[in-house]
Amino acid sequence: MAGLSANRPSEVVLAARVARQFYIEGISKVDIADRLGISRFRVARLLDSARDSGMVRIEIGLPGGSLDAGLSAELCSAIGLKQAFVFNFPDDDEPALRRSLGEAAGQALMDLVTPGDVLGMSWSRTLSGLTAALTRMPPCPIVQLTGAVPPPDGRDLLDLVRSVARIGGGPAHVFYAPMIVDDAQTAAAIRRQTDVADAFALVSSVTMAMLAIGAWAPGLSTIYDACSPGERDAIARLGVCAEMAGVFLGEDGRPVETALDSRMIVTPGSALAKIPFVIAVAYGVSKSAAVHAAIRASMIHGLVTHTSLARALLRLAQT
Amino acid sequence: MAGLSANRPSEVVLAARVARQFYIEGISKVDIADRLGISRFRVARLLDSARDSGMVRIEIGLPGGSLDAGLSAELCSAIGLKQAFVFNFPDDDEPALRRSLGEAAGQALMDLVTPGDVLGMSWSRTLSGLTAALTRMPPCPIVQLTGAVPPPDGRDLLDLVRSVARIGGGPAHVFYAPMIVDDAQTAAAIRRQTDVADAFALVSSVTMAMLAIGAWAPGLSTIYDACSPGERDAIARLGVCAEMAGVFLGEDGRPVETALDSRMIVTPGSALAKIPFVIAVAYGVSKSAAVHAAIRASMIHGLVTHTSLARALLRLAQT
DNA sequence: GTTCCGGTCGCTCAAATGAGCGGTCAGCTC
DNA sequence: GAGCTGACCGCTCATTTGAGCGACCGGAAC
Repeated sequence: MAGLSANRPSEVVLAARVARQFYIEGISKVDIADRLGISRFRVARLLDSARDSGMVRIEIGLPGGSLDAGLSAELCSAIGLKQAFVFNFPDDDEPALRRSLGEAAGQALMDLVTPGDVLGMSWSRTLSGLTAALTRMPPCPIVQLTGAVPPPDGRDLLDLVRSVARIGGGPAHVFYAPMIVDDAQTAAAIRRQTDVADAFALVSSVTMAMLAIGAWAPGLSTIYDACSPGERDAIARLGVCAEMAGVFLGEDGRPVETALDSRMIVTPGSALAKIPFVIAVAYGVSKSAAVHAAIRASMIHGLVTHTSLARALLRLAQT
Repeated sequence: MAGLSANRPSEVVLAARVARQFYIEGISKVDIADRLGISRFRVARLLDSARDSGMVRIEIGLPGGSLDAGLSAELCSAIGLKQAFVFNFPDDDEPALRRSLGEAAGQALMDLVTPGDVLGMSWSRTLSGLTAALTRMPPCPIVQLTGAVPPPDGRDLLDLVRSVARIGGGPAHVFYAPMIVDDAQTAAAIRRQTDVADAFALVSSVTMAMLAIGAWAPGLSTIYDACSPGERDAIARLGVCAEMAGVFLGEDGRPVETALDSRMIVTPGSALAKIPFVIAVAYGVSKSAAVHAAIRASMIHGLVTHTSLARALLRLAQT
């Protein structure tokens, strides 16, 4: 424990003067020492004690716009994320939040993707708005990672993949198949279709994927909502807490095999886990456990989210 | 102007991560560069831009107690003060403020005085409470700088000088004389008295003085209140704006000679100006111009005051 | 295509800084 | 007074950091 111990007023004020000159006016310790007539070591020790005593408060703040860079950085530090983008969008208006986060995901994608990448994509209501702010893309190949689910507004995964590819000018590898079918045989037959097999063959070369994370609860996962009550329970009993591009994740974040797998047209969990850089979009505090699990298992490497989910993740990370 | 110009989200977040690790976690730039896989120069540039863009906010705060170290340091920087002690005492209760500032002045004195010093003292209502918190003093000689004015509560300058001397165990050089007499002949005769002459002879060896600053207005100066209306106006017409141990200061802070001088038993302004370290006590926004003048002219080197006067001084210094 | 230009990057070298050490001194015990 | 203790100070030396410079890269003008 350094001190400021004597608690002499002049000592305290001197520490404040040193801190002010060093941190705010940007003067070097040597110069401060010279102009105050003390040794540079004393300057350094005064600075130490000023920081230890909490006299100097340093905050990493929101610089502008809605990106909370400080919180993003904190999330990167606290959890093992390579990239985090936390936006301070309000929680109360869900459609607006979804739209904003979709655009934010587009920004993030533009920002992170490089000409050499091969991009994998999945669908979610949030991601369907991704192209709104996507103005520039390198001509990467874009690969559809899962079968499609019929969206309420008509903009489906194929539209998304083709839109992104059109912006960049790269090839779009799409196929026509549903995400879930009624029996395993049909699913197997579909997987053997040329365009489906071609797309899945490309998955191993995908370097970056953009997808959404769902929680295994009503309204928090497209697949959950599409399942029968019996299937929902069966999967929940396996300890599934998250769902990501049709892959189920357990409490520990690792992919879990389920009875549904054979009836789904999706990139297998094992293949998904090998993608070098997976960016996930998620919102809502109720998804915090799901997102946390995926991060812990290194299933995702980047995250686009909003303030309250980010804070919930930090709380989870503290324990 | 550095930038963060690209405004790419990942750039901004990266800057925030770097800032976080450097400022909050205290990691060296080299280490940050290593773990983020970038060059240390990039780290330095990101930090620069983070600071320039206002993303990193550094504040020098109140560490505890009532001493506002940050404001004190700011005052030192903004004006040419060697020492400033700003306390956040409330303005509304004047007697309490006076008592608190008196004790604060005692603290400051204890803090600044060294065994080799010779201490000069003047009187004010604030300073009469100085001994309340004065627990320790080196055995310095204490010299009375002015004649006495009769205080309402009976604790006069001689009491003050003797109290301070008693605490330290040093000699007290006091004399019995009023501050103002009716004619110049009497004043001259008093100045010739042995004990008065002895004390004034010591002034040139005084190394530190503690006194109060008054403004030339009703209720803001003991002397003003003791003058006749005619004298008040005559002195005001000379451009006097401050009064300090019976010495009148002009708008520029330099001592001003007045008709009253020959009738006063005080240390002359020229002698006062030669004291190496003068600590002044003052409170009240209405004294800001007076204090500012004294500081600008280097008539005082230390200041004990409260928040609102300090802020008023900073406003004056900005122009 | 070529050329230019603004911006970014990483290098070198000198200055600034931190870790750790022994010296000094005030206060305390005996 | 002698000796101890702990706090504080300023030194040396290794590391970190900043200033300035040329290289390089992508886009715009020709």
